[in-house]
Amino acid sequence: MDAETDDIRQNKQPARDLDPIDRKILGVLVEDATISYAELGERVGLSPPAAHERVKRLKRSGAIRATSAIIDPRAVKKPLLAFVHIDTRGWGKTPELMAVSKYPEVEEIHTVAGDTCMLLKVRTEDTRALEGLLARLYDTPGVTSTRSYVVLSTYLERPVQPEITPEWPAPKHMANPMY
Amino acid sequence: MDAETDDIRQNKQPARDLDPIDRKILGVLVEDATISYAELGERVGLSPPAAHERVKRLKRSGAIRATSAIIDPRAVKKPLLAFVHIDTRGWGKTPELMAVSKYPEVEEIHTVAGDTCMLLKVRTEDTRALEGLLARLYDTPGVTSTRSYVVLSTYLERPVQPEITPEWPAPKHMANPMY
DNA sequence: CATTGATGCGGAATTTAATTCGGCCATTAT
DNA sequence: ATAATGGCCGAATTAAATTCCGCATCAATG
Repeated sequence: MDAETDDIRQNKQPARDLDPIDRKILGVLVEDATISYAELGERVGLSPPAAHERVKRLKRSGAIRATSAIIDPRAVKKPLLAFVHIDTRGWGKTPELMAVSKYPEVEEIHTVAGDTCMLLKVRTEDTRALEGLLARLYDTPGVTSTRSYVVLSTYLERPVQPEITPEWPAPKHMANPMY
Repeated sequence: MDAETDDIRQNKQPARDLDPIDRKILGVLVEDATISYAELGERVGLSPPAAHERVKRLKRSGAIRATSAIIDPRAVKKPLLAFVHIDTRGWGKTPELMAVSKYPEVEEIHTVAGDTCMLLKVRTEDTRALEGLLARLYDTPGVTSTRSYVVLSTYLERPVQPEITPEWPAPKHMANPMY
C-alpha cells in the first residue's frame, strides 16, 4: 500500500475502458464495500485474486474514488436537508470555495455551468442552524447573495451510481472538514 | 456476521447517544473506510478490538448505514449532473416512488416538506439522455409536471457528513437498481 | 457504605481474509 | 511463427478481523 496509494493520490488514469465485469464490480461495491474478495469474485465470476486485481486497478484509475462509510444524518443530529442557491459574482476561484467547503454543514458544492451561481447541499440540526449557516454564507467573500433555499425531507437516498467511461474536467477530492 | 447482519437489516436502534470517540470514528470512516481497526484505533485512541467493538455498535445502531465505494461518474460515462423538480399532485405513495427510484440515472429522491413536489438528483451521459429521462419521468403515473431542472458541473463533492444524534422519520435504504 | 451487575477496555489467541507468487492460457505485436 | 503482454487461477504467505478472557470503572441496589 505504498506505490499503490501514491498512484491513487496522483489520480493516475491509464484511461482504460471499463468492461462488463468492471461495471458489475462497481455495482456490487457501491452496494456494499465490506464484502471479501472471495464473495466479490463469486458474484462477478472471478477468483479472489482476480477480483482483487480488478479492484486495485479501478482504484488506481480513479474509477473508485474512495470507500466511505455512509452515515445516518439523524444519528449525528443533522436531519434537516436543504439546497442553497448562492450568487457568486466576483468569485475568486479556489480560496473562497475552500472556505465554504470547510463549513461542516455543507455536503456538496456544485457550480452551475454557464452561470454565476453555485448550488450547495447542506444539512443542519434545525432551522436555526440553517439560518446561521445562510448568514455565514452571505458574509463569505465572493458571495453576493444567497438567493433561495428549499428545505426538504429526505425520502430515499443512495450513493453515487455507476454505468460506463470518462472524458471531463478533473474532480478534486477534498479533505474532510469535519474533524 | 449472522445475528449481526440481521440486527443491521432490522435497523435496531438502541438509541444510544454518540460520544466524542464515536464522532471521531465516523469522521475517519467517512474519509476512508478501508483502514484497519489497528489504524482506526490508533487515530481515535483505542485498541484494535475496542475500535472494532465501537464500529460494530455504530453499524448495529444504524449510525453507519452502509459502507460504499464512491464512484467517479466520469469513469462510468455519466458526467452530466442535474436537479429535477417534479410536481407530484395525486402521488400514490411508494409504488410510483419505487418506479422512479429504479431509473439508473436517479441518484437521490427528496420529498419537499409541506409541498407537492419532489427534487431528484440525476446523472446522465449527455443532454440527450437527460431529455429522455425527463420524458420518462413525465410519463410516470403521479407526476403531473416536470417543472424545472438545472444542469450543473460538479466542482467539489464529499460523502454524507456526521456531527451528532436522532429523532426523525425512518429512512429506507434501497436496492441498487443499477444491476 | 459495601456489593453486584453491566459496560467498555486491552492483550493474547485464533480464525479468516488480503496479498503475493508462480505458472498457464489467450490475445496482440514483431 | 514467435515473442511479449495481460489477465486469470491455485497455492502459499502475510496481515487483519474476530473471539476470548480478565480487569477496571461506574451505577444501581441492598
